[in-house]
Amino acid sequence: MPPSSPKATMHDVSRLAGVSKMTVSRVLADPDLVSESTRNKVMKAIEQLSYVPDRVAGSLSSRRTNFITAILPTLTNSNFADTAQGLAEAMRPADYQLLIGYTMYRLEEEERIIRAMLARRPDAIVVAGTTHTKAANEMMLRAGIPIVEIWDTPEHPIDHAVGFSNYEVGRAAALHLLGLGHRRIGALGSRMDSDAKDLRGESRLAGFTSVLREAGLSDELVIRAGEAPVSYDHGAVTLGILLERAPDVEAVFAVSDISAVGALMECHRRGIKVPDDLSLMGFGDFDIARQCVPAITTIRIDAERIGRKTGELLLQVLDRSPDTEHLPASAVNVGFDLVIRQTTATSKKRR
Amino acid sequence: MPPSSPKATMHDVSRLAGVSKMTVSRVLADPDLVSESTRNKVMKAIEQLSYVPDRVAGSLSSRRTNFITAILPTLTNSNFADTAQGLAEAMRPADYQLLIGYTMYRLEEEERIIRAMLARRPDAIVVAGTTHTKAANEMMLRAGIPIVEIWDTPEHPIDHAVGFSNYEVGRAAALHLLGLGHRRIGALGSRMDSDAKDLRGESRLAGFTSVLREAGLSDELVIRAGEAPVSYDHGAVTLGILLERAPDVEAVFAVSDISAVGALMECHRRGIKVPDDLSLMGFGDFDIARQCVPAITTIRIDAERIGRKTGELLLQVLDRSPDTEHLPASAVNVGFDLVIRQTTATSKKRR
DNA sequence: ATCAAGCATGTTATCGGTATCATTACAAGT
DNA sequence: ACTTGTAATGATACCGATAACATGCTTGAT
Repeated sequence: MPPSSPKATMHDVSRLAGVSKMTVSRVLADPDLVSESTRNKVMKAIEQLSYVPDRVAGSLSSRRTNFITAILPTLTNSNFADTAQGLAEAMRPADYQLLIGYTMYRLEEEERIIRAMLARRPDAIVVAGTTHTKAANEMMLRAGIPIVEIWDTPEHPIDHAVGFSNYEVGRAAALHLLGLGHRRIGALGSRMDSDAKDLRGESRLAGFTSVLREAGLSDELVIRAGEAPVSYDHGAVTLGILLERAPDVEAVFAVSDISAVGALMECHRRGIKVPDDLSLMGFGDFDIARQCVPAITTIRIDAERIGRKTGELLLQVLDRSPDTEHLPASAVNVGFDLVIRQTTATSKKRR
Repeated sequence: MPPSSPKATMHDVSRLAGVSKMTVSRVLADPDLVSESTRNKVMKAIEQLSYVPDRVAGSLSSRRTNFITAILPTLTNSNFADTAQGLAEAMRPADYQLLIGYTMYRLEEEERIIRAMLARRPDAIVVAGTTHTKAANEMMLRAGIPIVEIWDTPEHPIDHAVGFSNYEVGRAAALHLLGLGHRRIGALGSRMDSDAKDLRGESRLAGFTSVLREAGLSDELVIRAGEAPVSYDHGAVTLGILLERAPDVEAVFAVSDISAVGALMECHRRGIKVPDDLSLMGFGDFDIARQCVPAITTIRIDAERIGRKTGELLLQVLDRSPDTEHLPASAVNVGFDLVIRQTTATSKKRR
């Protein structure tokens, strides 16, 4: 560890510059309030002492930390990483710093993180998902700061929301496969009885199932196995389960492109031709879905945009001076797109 | 925004429990110091008031924030995300919170981030890379906190280091391709004359080139084009440039699997057979490299382990009581592995 | 009975800033 | 000349915790 010289404080700067602490503070916070000559003196003193302001003290005094807490399922999912980067990008001009936490798809972990984060007194909380533990909900409500739930459209939003309907995504997927003439249709998701569950993935499955039912089809081929987060392996394994249950399955929707890719590889291994023998689609529009051979049909959501929109929303909400009215809770739906590529095709039976 | 009830302070808790602030503080920080009966009283008061301690105030008072700054090129690279997650995982038991910043491969941005982060008074800094601006170097030196440079092996470490030699990675790649009998050997990297440059990628190219030279080969097929971070497109485009320059190229090393995948797809499109017509290898062992058809030969580094090792190192360094000697600066080399898959094969000319 | 040691708790003094109000000086309006 | 306004700066009082030291009370060894 390098040697530590005692750090200069604002007081040191003010003495060297021959002004009061308050003037130094003004030079840093709002230079226009200070005359040019004083400002120059202060700047020189700051330079000389290599003064770095202490935002910890500043935050305590001003009751604003400029921290934004972002709670995501995991960082190692490019979609969530995109959202985080989009959010950080949008907030940076206003000098906000992200406090990122990840839950590993566990609600208890989310609660733990929220509790820990609140002690840091963030100016706002962004949280992926709309389902939280009771305690988590209460803590966020009580925090008295803007809350933004992202990556889904909550029925009962805590405050603001930016996302899309996972349920509708599932419906769109099912409608696409039905529209191709398939009747034996399955889906691949993760288990819901474990600690780590993908609630948004489950919403997609629910929407998917609803369409199947409406079409008079059964939902027995909707497979739920393995823990979130899903993996290539998950796709391969669950496809195996599905094929055992229904060797004649014609079309499959995986709750994530990652699973879809794994399923596709499993098809390669088993000599199942995609899309001739089996239509396959995923969700997320991950890079790999586009690069696969054949390229995978998927549903695209603009993850980075969710982050950016959230950031823009927060800037509006946070910029308000304390006396103006609170901005009403808002819900932004960023939508999604069905991207038809090469892994889904018209049912042979129909041709 | 939900209504804000004025938050309870430690003082409120102490009054309700009929003890002093200090006792409340002790219950939270070191419960064993307090008798069971008092502890219970305090806990009940905390519960009743939904008290959430203010770590901003605590940090100011104790001069410890329990923040660790982590500076990475980007979050949207699964390798760096893995490192961040490994680091966070290792530090969590000790209740450290990561402050993540990303530089987009720009040194000036790194400097800006370091300056901003130091104002948050982190207890340590973790930074990817060993090359920094002069000002950044000085700031880190002066900060008086542990610094860990990761993802490379610095010649002149600021303090600690955890990584591997990118130069040696490049050499290993070149030796592998040479060992297969190839003589017309190229490489794909990014430009070094732009703001955003991948210095570690450049080290790999340098190591790669050094082997070519030693073998009496020229380095004219080492292509540098496009800005960091590289993309699938980058691989496709730079391979095009390379093929134009040398249609007879036999083997290619891409500084990233991402580029390698892009190059592989370009080969598909051009009808170039891999590895029969061209041997191709990448770096990073990204999931996609394994899942590709054919699976890509690559060099694996355990990114998550770099994060974990860094975390463990920091825990050691930070746990020392102030009076013990500083732990000497250390350098951990986590090494790398050559993973031979299906995109590299013996030169036909040699067969 | 005496006293040192130790446990449980309290008191006081910061930590390094910012909010708020006060003050000074000077220019402009009447 | 007298108020009034405004620009520039200063003085004071916190913000909500913890460090460090002080105190009172047991307890057990001698």
